[in-house]
Amino acid sequence: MLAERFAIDERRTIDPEPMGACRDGQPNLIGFARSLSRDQQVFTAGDSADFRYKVISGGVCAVHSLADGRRQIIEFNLSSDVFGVEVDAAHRAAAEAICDTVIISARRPSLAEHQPDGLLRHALRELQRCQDHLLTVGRRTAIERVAVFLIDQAEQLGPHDAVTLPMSRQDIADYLGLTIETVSRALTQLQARGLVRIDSRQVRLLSPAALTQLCE
Amino acid sequence: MLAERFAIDERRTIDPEPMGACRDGQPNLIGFARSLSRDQQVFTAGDSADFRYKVISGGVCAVHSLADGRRQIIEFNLSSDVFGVEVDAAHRAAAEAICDTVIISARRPSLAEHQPDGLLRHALRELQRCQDHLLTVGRRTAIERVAVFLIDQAEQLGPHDAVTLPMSRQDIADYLGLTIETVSRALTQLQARGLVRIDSRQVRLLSPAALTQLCE
DNA sequence: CGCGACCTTGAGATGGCTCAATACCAGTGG
DNA sequence: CCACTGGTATTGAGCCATCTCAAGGTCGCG
Repeated sequence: MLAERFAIDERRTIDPEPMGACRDGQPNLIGFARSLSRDQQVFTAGDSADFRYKVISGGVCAVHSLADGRRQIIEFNLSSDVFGVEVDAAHRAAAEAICDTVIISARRPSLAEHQPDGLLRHALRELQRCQDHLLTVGRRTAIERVAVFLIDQAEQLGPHDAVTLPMSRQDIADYLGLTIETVSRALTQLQARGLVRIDSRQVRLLSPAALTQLCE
Repeated sequence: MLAERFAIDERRTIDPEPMGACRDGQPNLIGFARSLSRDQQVFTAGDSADFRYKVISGGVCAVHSLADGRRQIIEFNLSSDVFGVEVDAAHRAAAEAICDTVIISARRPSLAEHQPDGLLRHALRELQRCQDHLLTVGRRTAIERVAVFLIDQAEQLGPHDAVTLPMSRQDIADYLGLTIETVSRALTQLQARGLVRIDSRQVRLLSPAALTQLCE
């Protein structure tokens, strides 16, 4: 609670070092860099959506939560991902760093109004991911959820058969709609079956085919 | 299986009666009308996304499914909703009628390329709904899921305290990530608590406030 | 060395699932 | 008018995957 408040206030003190745009798939952004430590918030639900952001290093997650503290992580945004795009004037989810992270922020209209198609693609792709994730959370077992998660991460982050996960077990649990204990057990079980090798946050996929098959 | 094949072939025999566009919030569409009976498919995952659709009456749902038949309904599209918009060339979900339904279909480029902003808004709004739904499926209990569902439906369909649900219990279950039995039990329990009155598909919200509070 | 953050493991509790029976209702045919 | 049928919904009883609670392990850091 206190930590959150602090983070919100902190948001106003933006590191004034200007930074150029990057040249990768995602929309370009020119703005100010800001570094965050683990769990620090970029914004909360309800904050006005004047800015859009891009991850430079580390990662950020979008979180929806219920009054009693149950959390659902909607998506992870890793290096070069753009986040914080909204239809309305306010953010609907909180965004917080999953590890030490650097982002750049830009005032709303400076991004991609000159390439509206890019924004549309961005939104539709995010929609795709959300829909796929809905199937996972709604209909897959714990083991299956963890398996798809590992495959996704490996695809996105690594040389396809090895990843270093940037997020904690708790974050994985909140993303997959499970508890931290169930995630842990699923990981050990996947390892016991010889499908992966886990060393804390280092994951090696020993049998990507079998892993994929697990997810149908 | 056979029914599905039939539905797919059927798709080519489009009722040739031309139909004008509608004048409501959603993007306009001019195309051919087609009527569907319950469970009939408009398209399957993998079909080429040459057309976009709009619901005239009845309703349609988007379905993702696993190889073993587990189904997750991603969204319901009711009167005047547009569906079938894709980034890529192919549909990623199946679309099927939840009851007797009439839709109109239009070739891809004829919709809203002249109002790209409309399409973006449409996508972002769908994304919002999907994200909210993810929280529901990932973190709420069965009763809570059914409660939010009823509230949503009432908001969308009725004079806010009474609805006639257009979809079956099975569809509700597949939407909420539950079984049909659990949905049924949750409904009876909500009724036992005096929050709603259920008469098959007719639902009256007796205490919308308490119902809302249940969802935090 | 000791502390705190994070993760794993175990044992028991439980919400939701499975399987099975019954109820309900519309349509159909005798 | 009733019996039969098929689709849909409700209810019950037992089971199991996941959660909860609790203990212990690991690792980095002061």
